[in-house]
Amino acid sequence: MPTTTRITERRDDALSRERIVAAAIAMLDASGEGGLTVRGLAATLNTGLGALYWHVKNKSDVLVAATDAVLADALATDSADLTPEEAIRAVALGVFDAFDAHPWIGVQLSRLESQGTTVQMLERLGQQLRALGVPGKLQFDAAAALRNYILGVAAQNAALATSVAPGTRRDDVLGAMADTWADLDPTEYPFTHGVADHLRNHDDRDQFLSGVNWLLAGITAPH
Amino acid sequence: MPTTTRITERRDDALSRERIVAAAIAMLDASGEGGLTVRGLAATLNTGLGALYWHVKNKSDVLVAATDAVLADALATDSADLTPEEAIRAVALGVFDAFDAHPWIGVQLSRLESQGTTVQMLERLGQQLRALGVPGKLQFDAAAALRNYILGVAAQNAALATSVAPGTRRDDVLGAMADTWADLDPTEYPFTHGVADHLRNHDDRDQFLSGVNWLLAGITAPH
DNA sequence: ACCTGAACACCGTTCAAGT
DNA sequence: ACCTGAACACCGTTCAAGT
Repeated sequence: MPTTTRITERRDDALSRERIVAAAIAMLDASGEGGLTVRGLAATLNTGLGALYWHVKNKSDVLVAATDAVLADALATDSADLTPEEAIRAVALGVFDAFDAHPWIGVQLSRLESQGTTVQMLERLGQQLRALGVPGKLQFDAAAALRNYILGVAAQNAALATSVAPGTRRDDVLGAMADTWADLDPTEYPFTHGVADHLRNHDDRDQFLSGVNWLLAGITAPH
Repeated sequence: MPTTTRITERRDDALSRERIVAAAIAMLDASGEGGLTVRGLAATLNTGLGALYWHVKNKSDVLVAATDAVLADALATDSADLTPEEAIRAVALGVFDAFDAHPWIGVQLSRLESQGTTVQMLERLGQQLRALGVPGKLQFDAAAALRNYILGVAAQNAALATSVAPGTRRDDVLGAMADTWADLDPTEYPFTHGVADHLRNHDDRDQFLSGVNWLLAGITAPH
């Protein structure tokens, strides 16, 4: 029963927690982890410093909310008509792509206070492992292994993007790293030296998926 | 042929890059990521701000050096008389334990500029995978999967330690989280709700090792 | 209830000046 | 060559004061 009072009406540009978080995500995407400052946020939103603190607890609060929003979005896919394996791969790739688009999440997840959205991920994975017939006692370990692998790879991958000047092409970064690997002493680093070319030509997404598949193979293998 | 000149003699307490990094590690261990400030470092070392910048490029330089030192230490184990599988597990557990002792590494590795020590880890893993007879084309993907899983889990694990007030007992953190999981709606979160007790009683190290073993099983399985 | 902006207590880094 | 400490340009957060 909505009553038409002035109080419930809102100007489109009224400051709100949602608008602050949305602006923060835009700033983080544009200029990375160090690009988000409270002052910059206030300037973008055409408001004062104190106004932000009325809607939001502190900067960390904004960061957690931004991370949750992006991750929740990545997990919001329908997996109704997929096999359990396909559904697990869909979750994994969803998170992987989200990290690719928002590299700043990586650092954030390594210090997440509210385990909020990662629980949703664990839930999705666990349900599919049940559907796969993984024995009860192993379900938790298996879901944790998958979740950790996914978050780990994604974070690792984001490190690459964050550690270089924003705007650097990913291929250039990998190319430079491959050069370094190729220059390593073949006696001391036979393996790394040997795979330098693979690094130059490999597909991150495919390599990521290989790990997921190996985990699934190990988990579902008779023991 | 050492000549006895005054120049090569050094007082034990002379400032040096090594002493700065060592002091930084001690501060990070004691009070976490936010506990390291350049001013605090100068105070601990009884010196001025500028003196530090003579030996060290900047704060990030110190952080990277500290991370490299700890990780190198964790990898400095002899694996001569181990099977390839055992050697891989040894590397994995070494890193896991290093993260446990120095939780601040987690955040650090998610933004590592110099891939320095992680290359050593990849090398160790890759050599063992060769010894296992993993086909050449898969060696790189397999080594990367193991490395990413290890770094990922360790980072994830460190997040737990970092996100709470330093000094909080790990069991208390897990207990509180288990309570949260148990309180989740069983209809919406059947899996997570159901494994709350497992979270309370599980062994992190064992669970970590399960993932390593599943990956190894998947990698070495005929395909 | 919501917003402003000055003020506070910190940062990392630089640099002229010392020895 | 190595060290000092004041100074600079930033931070995040608070808070009296406004509407």
